[in-house]
Amino acid sequence: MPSKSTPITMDAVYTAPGYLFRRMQQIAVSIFVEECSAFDLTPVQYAALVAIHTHPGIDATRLSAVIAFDRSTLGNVIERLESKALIERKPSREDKRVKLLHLTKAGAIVLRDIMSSVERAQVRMLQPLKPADRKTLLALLMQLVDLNNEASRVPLRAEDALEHLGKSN
Amino acid sequence: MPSKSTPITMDAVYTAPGYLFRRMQQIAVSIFVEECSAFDLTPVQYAALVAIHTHPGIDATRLSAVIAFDRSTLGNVIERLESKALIERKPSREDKRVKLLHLTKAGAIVLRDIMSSVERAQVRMLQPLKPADRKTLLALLMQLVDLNNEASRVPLRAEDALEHLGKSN
DNA sequence: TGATGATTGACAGTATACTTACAATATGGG
DNA sequence: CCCATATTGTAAGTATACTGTCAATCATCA
Repeated sequence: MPSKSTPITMDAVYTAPGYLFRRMQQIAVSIFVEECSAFDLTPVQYAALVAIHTHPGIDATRLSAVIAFDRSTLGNVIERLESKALIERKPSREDKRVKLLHLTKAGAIVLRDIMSSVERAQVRMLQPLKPADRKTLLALLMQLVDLNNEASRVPLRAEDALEHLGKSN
Repeated sequence: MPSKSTPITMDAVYTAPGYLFRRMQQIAVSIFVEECSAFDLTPVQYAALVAIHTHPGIDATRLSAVIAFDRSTLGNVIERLESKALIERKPSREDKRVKLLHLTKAGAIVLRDIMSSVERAQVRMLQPLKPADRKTLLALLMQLVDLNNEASRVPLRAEDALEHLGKSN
């Protein structure tokens, strides 16, 4: 008769989805930083640049919803991007609390130039798998992230980005 | 004739594997912490406890290889586990540089009791997928993490854990 | 209008996750 | 045996990633 409780071994860790997601995140960041070393941008800083490019004049709170990134941490990210002169922060006339975010010329150039490196990094992450498996994994991941959106502390709110347009138009 | 470069949109972020791995890591940690809130343990602290349980008397450097965790960061993790009296750190007699790690009684009890909560968390992470898809995703993830092992800055070296046994035997 | 409650950015605190550097100690070759 | 080299734990520095809290400001409704 088998015992009721599983023995505690490293396999309990190695085969757990949580461990695998942590490992893949480590690996993904490592590959990204390596491929993009010439630009001195982290994955999050890159995502922020893309979002500000797509939604010029967005504020920090909405930006955090658009890239599913904590509002507090984002403050530091914005600071670093500003100190690198890739973005600008201007106070809003309509709402004295908010600071509007825009890419600088330098920011737009960096974003344009980094794209091919980012693409290379994304390809490398899945490279070891067979092409069909890459597609399967990506599809399942997109599905899972979407269905688990509310489970994270900072759910993605892509539509939030459009709100700042409605104000003045 | 279509333009050569892809336009920069948020979709370039949302469909990138790097972004999806980051999101899943956020979600996985969030679920883990929620399910295990009664134990006040983070995923990494849990993994460290399991490894020390499996390899009593392991040292910090080998532990970092076994859970694929940076040696420097691990110092802080060990400190926190020690201050919670879940592990002990004793100097080795054979090598004055090394500090050997052991679970305390309290650590062993916490580890035994947290297992069912951890299991529940792992199940919840994949819950939204159909059972067959869960299996597929897990299999592909294990494959990818294994094949990408060397791409991360701190590759997993599971076999390193056995070395400390060979010394005294 | 005027009080109430929500939003915004900022700050402090905790915990990963990495980098480089360093002193103490071990180890192996000449 | 001695010296170059490697290992170990630690520390400082940077960057996520979250938790709170707070003051300033805004928006709403009695």
